Amino acid sequence: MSQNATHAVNTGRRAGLDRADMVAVALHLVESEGPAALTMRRLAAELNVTTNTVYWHVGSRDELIAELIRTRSTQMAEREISGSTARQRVTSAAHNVWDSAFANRAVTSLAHQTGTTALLEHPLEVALAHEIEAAGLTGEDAALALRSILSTVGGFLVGALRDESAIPTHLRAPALWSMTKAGLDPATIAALSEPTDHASVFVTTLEAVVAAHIPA
Amino acid sequence: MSQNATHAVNTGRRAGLDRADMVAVALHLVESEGPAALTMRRLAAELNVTTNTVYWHVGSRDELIAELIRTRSTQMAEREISGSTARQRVTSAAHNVWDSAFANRAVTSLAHQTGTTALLEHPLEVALAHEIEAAGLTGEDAALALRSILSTVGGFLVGALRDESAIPTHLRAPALWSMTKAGLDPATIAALSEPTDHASVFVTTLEAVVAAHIPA
DNA sequence: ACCTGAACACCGTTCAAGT
DNA sequence: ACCTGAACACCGTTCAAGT
Repeated sequence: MSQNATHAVNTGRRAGLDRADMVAVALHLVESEGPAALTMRRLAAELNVTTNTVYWHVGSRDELIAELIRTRSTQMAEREISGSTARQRVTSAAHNVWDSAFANRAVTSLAHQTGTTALLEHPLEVALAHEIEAAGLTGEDAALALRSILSTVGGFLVGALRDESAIPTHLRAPALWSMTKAGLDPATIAALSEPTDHASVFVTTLEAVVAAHIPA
Repeated sequence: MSQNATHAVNTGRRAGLDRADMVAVALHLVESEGPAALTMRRLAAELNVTTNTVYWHVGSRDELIAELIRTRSTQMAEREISGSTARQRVTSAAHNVWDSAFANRAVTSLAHQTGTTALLEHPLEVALAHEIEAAGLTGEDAALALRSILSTVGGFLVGALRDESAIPTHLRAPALWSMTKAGLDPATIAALSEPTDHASVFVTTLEAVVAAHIPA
């Protein structure tokens, strides 16, 4: 956006933009207008260049997204882990994955869509792996615990980050349950007809999964 | 596909197709060539009609997909639940969700992409809810148990159904871990550098989650 | 009621050409 | 080395028109 003195001023046809500028603007686009706003044409327009200029610098849409995810990944890396017991610290590290996904909703959704979730969360997964080892697990045991916890986090993130407003009311879970006449207790139907508080169900579930893997 | 005697033969411009025919061909398209193959133009070509004919019958792509998911949903409904204890039967019902998702990979992926997962799995979720009630839970407790278990299943499905072949090798989890130099035990790195056996991690995790909710 | 032809407003990507 | 103009092969969707 800012065209300062350190940049070569627009001489002739040179735009004075590099790969990093494109990634930065792409990131801004995703965060301000959602993953769907990131098209090559839209990005080019935002940069005041032709689509092909974007291609020349970043190669393809997939490469652009990978670079964008890598950038955000390193920015997300630093989070503190609290707690004194092993279980508390593992739980805290797992919560960091959850929290940073929420703090970066749009980018996380983009990563889910493009299969780059592992890339985005890797630094936080490494931190979680460290706590799992500190709890006394290594090798296959540590891998099992890590994968079990990460899939649990991922499952709740899918539900919690989904844009429900994009789905017609009658196709959402509460509507489906309120129409269900299958001999279930009315109190159960009533509870399931309310929107889910993903965060609180997550906390309960994470506790059970951590306890199953990390010795007390 | 088969144009039999019960159908009105192609008189003039009438194609003799109805909404159900379109959904059936769309389903076949998704299962044989994947969710991405389901475009309105491709479907029209498959039916030997114009795109607009498809629109006239189904309304829009979203409506077509909702109808397709509903169709498969009722077909997926019938699965047996085994086990004698409450925990075994709840686990069995949860496994049915997992198994039928695998038996319908392409449709399940399409549902994930379009936010219609709840619609697709609803009959199997009802069956799971029944087992949870049979275990003695109702109301909020039953809802919590159901959501906790379903999110767990969902988390593993996202990982297990993802088409890894569409992701460059160097962006997949094993490659990321094999490049990680972060003071972790070499045995842990080695274990994480291998592809995940989602099914076995799932079984372990499900056991922990079920045990946390369903009394023994 | 059911279907077509033509168009609108988009996509990602590539090619030949300019400076 | 860096950038443009034009094009290819797609999308979902809509409109006016035909029978």
